Amino acid sequence: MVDLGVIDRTDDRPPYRQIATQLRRLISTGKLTPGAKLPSESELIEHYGVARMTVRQALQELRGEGLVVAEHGKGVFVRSAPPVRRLASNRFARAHRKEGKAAFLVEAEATGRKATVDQISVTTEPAPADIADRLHLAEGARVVMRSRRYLADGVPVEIATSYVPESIAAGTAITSTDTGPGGIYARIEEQGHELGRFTEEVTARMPTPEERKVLQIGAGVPVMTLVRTAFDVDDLPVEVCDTVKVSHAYVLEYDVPAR
Amino acid sequence: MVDLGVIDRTDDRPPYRQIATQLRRLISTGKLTPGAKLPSESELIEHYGVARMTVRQALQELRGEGLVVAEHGKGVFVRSAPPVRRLASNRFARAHRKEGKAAFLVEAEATGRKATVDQISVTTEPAPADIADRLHLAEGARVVMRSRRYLADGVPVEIATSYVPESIAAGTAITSTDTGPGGIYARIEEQGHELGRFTEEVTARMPTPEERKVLQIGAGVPVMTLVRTAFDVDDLPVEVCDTVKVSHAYVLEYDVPAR
DNA sequence: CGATTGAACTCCTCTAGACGACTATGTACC
DNA sequence: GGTACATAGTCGTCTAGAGGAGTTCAATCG
Repeated sequence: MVDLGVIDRTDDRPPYRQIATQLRRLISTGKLTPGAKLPSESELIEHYGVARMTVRQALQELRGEGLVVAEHGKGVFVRSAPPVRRLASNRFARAHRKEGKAAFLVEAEATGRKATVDQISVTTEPAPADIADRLHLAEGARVVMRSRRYLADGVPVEIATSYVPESIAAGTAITSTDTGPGGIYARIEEQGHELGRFTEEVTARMPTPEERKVLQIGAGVPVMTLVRTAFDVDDLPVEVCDTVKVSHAYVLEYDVPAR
Repeated sequence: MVDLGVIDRTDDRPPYRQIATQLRRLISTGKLTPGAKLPSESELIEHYGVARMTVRQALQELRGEGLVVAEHGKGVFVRSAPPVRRLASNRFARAHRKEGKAAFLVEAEATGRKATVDQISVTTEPAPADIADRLHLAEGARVVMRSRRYLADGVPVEIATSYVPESIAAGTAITSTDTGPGGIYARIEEQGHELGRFTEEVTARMPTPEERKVLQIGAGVPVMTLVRTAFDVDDLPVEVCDTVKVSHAYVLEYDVPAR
C-alpha cells in the first residue's frame, strides 16, 4: 500500500481537505498511477482516525476535480488518461470530402483510433429560436435535425446535433441515417451550395446529468461545446452543428492569420 | 418563498437527487433568477422532511454544476451570469496594434467593459520543456516570462503567462512591467519579427485550488486553457502565451476557411 | 447619537451509526 | 464441470445530532 501522511489538528485547514491534499499529491507525484486503486474508505478511516463522512468528503473533492472515479462495489480509482484527440482547423478540407470520408473518421484515422458512431436519430422539426437565428431562417421554419454520438475506441467522446434547412436537405441522403460518402457536407455541396467557410464558437461548462449519462462521465468532468456554422460561397448559412465534447478528450487547434 | 415539490419515495431516484432536480428546475424556469437566494438548509429540511446531510448533498450537486454558490453565513444563491466576452479570431489584427492598443483592451472596449490588469510579474528564466519545444529553443534556453491577471469590471476572468525568447526580448520594454503602446506584439515587430500567424490550442479542465483562488471561482466551475503561439512571417515562433480563462466568461470565436 | 453586545440565522465541519446495492470470490451442490 | 449461493468488501445513501464560524440586525449601553 502507499504511505499516507497524518492529520495535523493544529493546521487551520480542515481534516478532509488535508486528506484530499495528501491523496492528490500521491497522484500528482506518480505514486498512484492512472488506473490504480486508492485505499478504500475503511482503510482511510482507520489510518486517519476520522469518521466515514470526513473521508468521503475528501474523496468527493478529488472526484470534483476529475482526478478519480468511484466504482460502486469495487473502489476508487485514479482516472486513466483518455485518448486525446487533436482537432486541427483544416479538418474540413475539401480534399477529404472528395475522398469520400467524413470528418470524424478522417481525424480518428489520423490518430490510429477506432472511431464509431451510434445513437443516430434523424427528425424534421421547427427550428429552435437560436438555430433559426444562425441559419437566417424565419422562426418556426423546419429543419432536418441529425443527432448522433461519437466514440473513440469504444469510449464516448462527443455528442453532436446538426441542423440543415429543410429546403436544402429535402430529398437527399441527409434525411437518411446513412448520409453516404463524404457525409452531410458532400450532400450539401451536391445541392449547389459550395462551402466557403465555417465559424466555430467554443466555450466550456459542466455537463447536465443527461449529458453525463450519454457521455459516461462522472460528476466533475467538464465538457466543451462547439457550435459550428457552415456557410456556402455566397455566405449563406447552410448548416449548424452543435457538439458537446468530453473536455479532456480533445484539444482544439486553430490557425489564425495575423492579417 | 418559491413553491417546492415533494419527494416521491416510490421513485427509484434517491431523495437528494429529486431535491436537486426540483431546485434545478426552479432555476432553469426562471422562478429563481440569478442572484436570488435559495431556501435555507433549515427550510429545505423542514419542507422535505429529510436529514440535514440529504439536503446538503442536493445543494452539493448544484454547486458541482456551477449553478449556485454558497456564501458562509448568508445563504446559497443562484450564480449570477458573469459578463461573457466573445473573443473573435481577428482580435490580433495589426490595425489595432498600429493604433497603440493591446489586444485585451481592444476586446474590452468593444463590449463596453472596464478592463484592468494586475498581478504583473516579469522574470527571466530557463524555458520549461514544453515552452522550449514550442519556441524551437534548446532545452534550458532563457526566456522572458510575463505573468498577469485580467479583470473585467473588477472580476477576475483570466490569468496569462507569456514566454518570449530572451534573444528577442532583451533590451526592450518586454522586460518592463509596462510594455508600452501596442503591447508585446508591437515590441516584437519592432525587433524585426513581423508577425505572420498564430496557432491556438484550446481545451478545458477543472481548475487547480490555486487557480480557484486567483480567479476567485468556487469548486465546480471549469476553466478553458488557450495556448497561443505567435509566428513571424518567416514562420519562426516568437512568443508563446499560456492563458487560463474562467470558462463561463468566454466564448471563443474562430473563422475557418473551407479551403 | 454612536458603538457595542447579543441573538438569530446562515453554511461548514465532524461524529457515529445504519441499511442498501454492487462486485468479487470461494464453496457447496448438482 | 458448471451453477447457485453465501460471504466479505466496496461505495451509495440516509439519519440524528453536535459545535464552529461568518453575517445580519436589533437592542442596549455609554
